[in-house]
Amino acid sequence: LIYRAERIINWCPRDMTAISDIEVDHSDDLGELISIRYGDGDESIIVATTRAETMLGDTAVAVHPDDERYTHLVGTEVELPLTGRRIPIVADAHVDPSFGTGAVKVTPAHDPNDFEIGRRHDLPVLSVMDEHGVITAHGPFEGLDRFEARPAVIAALREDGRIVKEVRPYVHAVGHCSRCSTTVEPRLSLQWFVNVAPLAKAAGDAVRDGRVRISPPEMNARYFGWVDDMHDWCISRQLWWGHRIPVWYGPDGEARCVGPDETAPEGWTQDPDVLDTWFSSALWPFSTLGWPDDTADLRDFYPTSVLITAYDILFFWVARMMMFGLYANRGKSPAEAVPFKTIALHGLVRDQFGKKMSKSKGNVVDPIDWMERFGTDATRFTLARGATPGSDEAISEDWAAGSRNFCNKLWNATRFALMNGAEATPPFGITQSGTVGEPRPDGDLSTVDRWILSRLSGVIAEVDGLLEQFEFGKACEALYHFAWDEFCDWYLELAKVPLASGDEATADRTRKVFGFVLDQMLRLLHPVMPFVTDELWCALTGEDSVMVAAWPDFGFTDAAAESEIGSLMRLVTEIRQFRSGQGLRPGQRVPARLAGLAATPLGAHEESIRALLRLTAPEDGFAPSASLLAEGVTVELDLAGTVDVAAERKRLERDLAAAQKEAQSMTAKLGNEAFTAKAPAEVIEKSRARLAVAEADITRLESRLAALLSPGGVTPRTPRCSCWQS
RNA sequence: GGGCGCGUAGCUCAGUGGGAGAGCGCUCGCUUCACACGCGAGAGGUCGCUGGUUCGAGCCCAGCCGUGCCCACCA
Repeated sequence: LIYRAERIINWCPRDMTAISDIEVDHSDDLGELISIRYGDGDESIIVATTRAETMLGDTAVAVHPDDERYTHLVGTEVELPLTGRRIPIVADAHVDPSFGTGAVKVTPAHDPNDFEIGRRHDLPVLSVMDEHGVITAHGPFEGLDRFEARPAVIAALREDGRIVKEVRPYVHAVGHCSRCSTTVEPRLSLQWFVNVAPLAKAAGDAVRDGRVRISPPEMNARYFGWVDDMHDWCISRQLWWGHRIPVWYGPDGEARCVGPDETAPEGWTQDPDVLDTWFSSALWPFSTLGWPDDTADLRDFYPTSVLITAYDILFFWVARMMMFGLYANRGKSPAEAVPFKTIALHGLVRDQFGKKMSKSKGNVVDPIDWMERFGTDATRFTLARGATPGSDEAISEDWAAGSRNFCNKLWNATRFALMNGAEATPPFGITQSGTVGEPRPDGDLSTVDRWILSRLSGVIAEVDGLLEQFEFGKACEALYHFAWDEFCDWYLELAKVPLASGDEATADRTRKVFGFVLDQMLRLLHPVMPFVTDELWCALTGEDSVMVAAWPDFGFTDAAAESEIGSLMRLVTEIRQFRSGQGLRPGQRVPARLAGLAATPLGAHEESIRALLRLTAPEDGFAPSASLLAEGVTVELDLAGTVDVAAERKRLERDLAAAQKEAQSMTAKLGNEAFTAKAPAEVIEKSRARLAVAEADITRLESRLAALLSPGGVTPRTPRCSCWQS
């Protein structure tokens, strides 16, 4: 599998080392394309080059075999300027006859394609540059750096006015060392290679036959594109750090690979090169577990379950771990020889310009900086929240600030819980592990309790499913929404009523439900914000660490409770919209009568509704100046005889327009015979239901608008500020 | 040149055939007894363009434009 060969490799003259193809960064650089006449008169041929100095090492000129312009010259020789050497003109299919003059100079020692042409035509390989990029060809150029030699060669060629035909600016791809940006120099070299064909085949098959799953599956194509067309891998590196190549050379130059349990023969010397860093990295899945010894760790933990990494490293690292893992563990069963069972690929974090962040480019966000400014959990949560399988994420400080605010929100919600004596012991009917136990009498838990427990159960199932698919961003979003909008904005406010009720049994039950839901929620959030959840959970429960707490496994669905609280939310929102439109201060108490409430499912929630809306009981002299119908409840408000009619009209007209648009859309749809004939029954039914809701809204809103104008409806009030009128 | 994506609100992005969404930003009102790193109410989008399939398209198909990444080549 390992062999040593002469190859043209990418060489970095600054680092003095070979670099692999994938470590070369190509950029379009401005250079000069120089056309040079080789030979004289009818026998001459013009070639073009951007690297004039390499002509010192030319050993042929090549043309395409079918190129009739040059058929008569193939097999003849021309004189190479400056050197006086005579070089042959050969025919090779690699040459593109449409580029330039269709004739190309051949420098086998300094260009990979030319090296191949040289092999095919048995050309001499003439190296004219050393490992420092300094010209070694005898003559006036010897000792010049490659970049000094280029103009020097051109100047020398110009001394004979017939040789240089043209010099023009030319933008072309130039390889640079990915570490130091030095222009790469193709160089003839003797290096060690891995014959990857059998290894790559095995690595591809493991994914093809399903032993290893790649997530998301769209990345399969990327993986196969690599392993199915892999060229041999140059593993020699001329660096100080790294695993040394375990090859020793004898006095006659013979090479032997010496294993870990062997000793090199006396007098032999070890190859000074080290292995490519990815060779060493490819050993990671098993060398960390004690391989090649048959250790307990190796037996227990190989293969690992999931490898999580970014897709850009699929080739560098993942494919190589696959190749080496399968090879080193080839004695095991096929299913056990793979290094991991699932490869979960996430995207790259990008900078504000959409560019991939990298250490060498320096365009990175320093996580320490964010940790200091926004907090460690906020930094982690921001990254987790943006993680979509296989897709890149742009990060911004605004998101980090939002995550910090979320941490703070959790902190304050827990503070409220502790202030109110929330207990993390599960409420009646729920076992310690968090699973619902025996069915319990409805009377034990209020609708609000059952609603938040049902929602908790729902979010647990949702998060479980999303984590299973490595949808970290969506899992974070679900938790964020549950924690902030449902738990803090609605449940916490609703819990204030029973907590302050003075009824110890009611308050106690609420403390338990509150504590239980918060406990479970903190466990769910722990993977994505570990520190703050641990702090809060320990304060809440008195336990040592949430890290060893069981992952929530709580199943409880109560559709009736969810529907009932949904109705409550709509009612409260409707009245809030009215209050806001009327310019009432949030804290301002308004006497109100909730007519017909008792007849609706919301009858039990009067105290909560009044608390959420700052509505006081009607007293003597109660004179409603506005009445609103929502969720079957007529809310009559005493605004001291004043109502901002214009504001209310605007609000009602806005809602009416929306309802009319909805009704119109549904009517048109249901009137379309093609729709009713072909659409599924449930879609048609849904449209009918939407139409009914819209029509009811229209009736309600129209009567409200009419009432605005009638004497018995509302009384216009004087604008609070009349300056603008004058 | 080959391959894979992406184009949805001011910004960053969810949304794989049937009611256009989130966070931030913006507007208005509020220090309401967990939290102003907050609360409540709002404004804002012919879903890149053009065709096609379908009763119905942000979503499926074709072409085009823009944009990003990977691979190869650039004498």
